[in-house]
Amino acid sequence: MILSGELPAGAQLAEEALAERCGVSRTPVREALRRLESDLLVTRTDTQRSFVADWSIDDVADAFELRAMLEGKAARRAAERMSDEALERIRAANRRLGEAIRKPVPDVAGFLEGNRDFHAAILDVAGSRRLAALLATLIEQPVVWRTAHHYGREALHRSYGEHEELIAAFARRDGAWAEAIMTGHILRAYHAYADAHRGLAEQSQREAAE
Amino acid sequence: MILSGELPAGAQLAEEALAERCGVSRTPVREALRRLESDLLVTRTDTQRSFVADWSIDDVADAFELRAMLEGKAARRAAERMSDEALERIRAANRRLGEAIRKPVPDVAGFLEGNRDFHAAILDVAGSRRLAALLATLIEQPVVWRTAHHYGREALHRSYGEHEELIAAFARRDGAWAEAIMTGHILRAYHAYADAHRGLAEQSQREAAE
DNA sequence: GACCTGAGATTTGTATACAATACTATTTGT
DNA sequence: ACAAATAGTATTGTATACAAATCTCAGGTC
Repeated sequence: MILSGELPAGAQLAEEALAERCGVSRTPVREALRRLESDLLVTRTDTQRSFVADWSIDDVADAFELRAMLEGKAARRAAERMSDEALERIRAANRRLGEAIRKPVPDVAGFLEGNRDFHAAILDVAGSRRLAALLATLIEQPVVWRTAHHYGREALHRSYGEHEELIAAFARRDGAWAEAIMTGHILRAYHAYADAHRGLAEQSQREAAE
Repeated sequence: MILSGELPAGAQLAEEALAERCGVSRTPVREALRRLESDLLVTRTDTQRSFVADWSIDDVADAFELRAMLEGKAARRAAERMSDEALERIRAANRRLGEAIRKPVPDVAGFLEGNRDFHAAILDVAGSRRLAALLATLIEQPVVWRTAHHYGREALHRSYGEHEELIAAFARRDGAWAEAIMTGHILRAYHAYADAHRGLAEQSQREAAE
């Protein structure tokens, strides 16, 4: 509900109300809230009231910056540990991604799926449960999720191309190269988001002026 | 209980049993287990059974490596954002730490407290809730916690000295320097642990041979 | 008019009961 | 002797009740 925008930033999340809305009791709702809180999608006051977290543009920059560092690290480790089988899995994920964006109407859902598989496979090869756990809290974010839908065709193809370059780094087992590409890949995604966000903000400002 | 070793690695954590042991009902125990799981102190099987996580030396290395990266990043950000007041707070924390270790019998608890305040103050200045959240899952670990008790006097003084060097980097607002010192500081702590661990392992091996 | 106070409403914390699922060990069939 | 089936036990998932805390807002005080 938060990801889809159904629950706006700042909305209070009372356990009873959510329970009724979801048709379950408070117990599972409580557990879900705790998990969302650890993902920073939900914040709690000092008196334990829950609210949908308000993500300022600075928070988003913060998240992307950390994600760039951690995914870069994962790419380096993955390159150093890469097996031929794993490399083939990663290639396959990017092939699927490539097919999705070459359709007459780009298949954004297919792109997102291939993208997720691609990054998950790398994280898998990196072989650090802890790194995976840290990244898990950074990837399922409203912002990341909604960004791809604003991507134009050339942005999708640029992502695909960066993935291909990553694969080249993996094929050569070059950790430093892989880290550099991955860091740039994530930071480019951030700026794509920031630009789109600025554009949307200006647009809504113009609408308000009319 | 896990930190003190009262619950050994691999022990099953049944909610009912823990509840009785702690004199509460299953509900708060469940929440605690979920949190410990997200900190990787507890693992769950695919069928939701909880066990005390087994930390291999590789897992420990993994945790320290990530911690070194994240604390290094925090130090860099802190140096770039340092105010005079915050710098004084950090200096004060290290003064307390220094007093604790200069006593006739080093006050390890005092050292740990000063150390925690020192790192917390830096994280505070770094000003990234997200970075703080990620690091929180890495610092409260059985391993980190038990290591300081094996420190000799010179190891404690080396920590103090590295903190002083960090303060010098902060005073000059030199992010790159602060990051380098901090990364080294954490990695040195890791090797202190690894050496002690190796020593303990050999010792218990000798004892078994007798 | 600003600020405290307290009763009622709201919300969260905990205990407990029962249902659903997973595990263990014995039995049964081959 | 070994594997599959099964009954009984153990464990977790969910619902619900009540206690504790927090919040809201009307009414009073300075």
